[in-house]
Amino acid sequence: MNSPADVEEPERRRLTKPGRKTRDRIIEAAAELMFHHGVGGTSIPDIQAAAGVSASQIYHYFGDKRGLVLAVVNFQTDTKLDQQRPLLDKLDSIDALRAWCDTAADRQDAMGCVGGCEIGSLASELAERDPSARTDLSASFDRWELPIRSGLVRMQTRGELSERADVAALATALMAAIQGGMLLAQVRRSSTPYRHAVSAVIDHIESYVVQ
Amino acid sequence: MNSPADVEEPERRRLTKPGRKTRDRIIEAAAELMFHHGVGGTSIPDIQAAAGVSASQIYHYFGDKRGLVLAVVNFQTDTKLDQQRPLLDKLDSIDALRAWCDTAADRQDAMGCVGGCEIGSLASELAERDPSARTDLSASFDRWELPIRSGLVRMQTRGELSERADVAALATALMAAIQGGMLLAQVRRSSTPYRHAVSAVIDHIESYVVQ
DNA sequence: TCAGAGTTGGAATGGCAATTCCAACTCTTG
DNA sequence: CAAGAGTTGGAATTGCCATTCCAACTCTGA
Repeated sequence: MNSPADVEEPERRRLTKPGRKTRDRIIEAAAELMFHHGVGGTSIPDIQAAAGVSASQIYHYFGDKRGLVLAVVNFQTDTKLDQQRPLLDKLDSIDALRAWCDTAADRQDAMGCVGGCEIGSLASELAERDPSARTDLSASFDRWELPIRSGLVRMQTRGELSERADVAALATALMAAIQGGMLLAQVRRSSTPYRHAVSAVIDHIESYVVQ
Repeated sequence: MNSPADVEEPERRRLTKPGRKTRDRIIEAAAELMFHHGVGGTSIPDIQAAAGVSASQIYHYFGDKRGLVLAVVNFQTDTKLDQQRPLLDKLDSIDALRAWCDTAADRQDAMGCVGGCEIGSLASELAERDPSARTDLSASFDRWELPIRSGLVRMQTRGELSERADVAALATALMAAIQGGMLLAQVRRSSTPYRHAVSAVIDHIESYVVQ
């Protein structure tokens, strides 16, 4: 329903083993370069060099740069959700929320707060440039926000969170705090803004906890 | 101390009246285009056409595209602070904070949630592309965040806010909520995420209000 | 008023990016 | 073990972009 990747499934049957490998290598190299230099700052020749492929291979697998960018958007979303997966499915306590956000903060510190959020950076750059990218990124944020909301719903169902809490709104607020916090952290080269931002929202969520 | 514009002051003496007018026209046209299409999506020829100037004029006044981008960053910061000025200097009550954030939300709705935040978009696109732009944008966020913090400080000084409140952290959290909320609003083409985000943080600030 | 600084037009340059093309090659499948 | 589909290399094409150049023009201050 909200997984455009499924639409491409049929086509994937037409890829041979080495073809699939090449395709993946291109996406990974493009994602890495675009994360560090932005979509506009990453040229096809750059990607060719990084992935060790020829131009024809990129155009063979993705049609044009736009197609590649779309693939990168979905790759980054899948990657981010996968790497957060163990924690992401258990966000049904205040401690779990704090631990999850702390992990991201520590990762930021580890890389000197360079680059910001993979999804957020793509969103900001592509939102007004490519309508289909915007749509995909909207779906990406939905996929990312869903586990947060689900965790809060579970807390509420168990009676740990007040009935008065609008859990959907709170999940969105936390996602916004994460995005805004990461942007400020990137610009200021310090994870402190991110920590303050998520901390404020989680504290607020905690205020709905039923003793 | 934190106003790099002052460094250029001496040079401005060398501008004649029509020169200053041309320079301003270029910055305004560039700011408008870069807001809608991003820095990378705005070419010098685009700016020439929009401002009605020749290439030599742009290079005469800004040296190169990087210089123009820097000027746009500072122009957008000044513009945003100016247009929020009446409210910005009176953010010393919960109601004032809510009213201020609501104004921004209404403005977003008015333009269909297109474009996001002028400063935030530039920050995301330039943070890893141009070190001096990153520095300037960091200063921009500082300038923007300061009135928020000052308002909270005044509330705390008056005894309206608990001594336990870390007002600097709260001001940063609100700025992050604004940025993240605007990004989500831009991607989702709805001001709801922004409203939820700022509402959560202001509610949290309100929890420090002394009865 | 007039000299010199400041301003402007617009063509020219050089480079690089996106994309195309096609021949040669390799894998899968019957 | 052949087709035939899928894959690859790399040169060629096209177009746009950032930037330069310089001659002509206009403003300002003495």
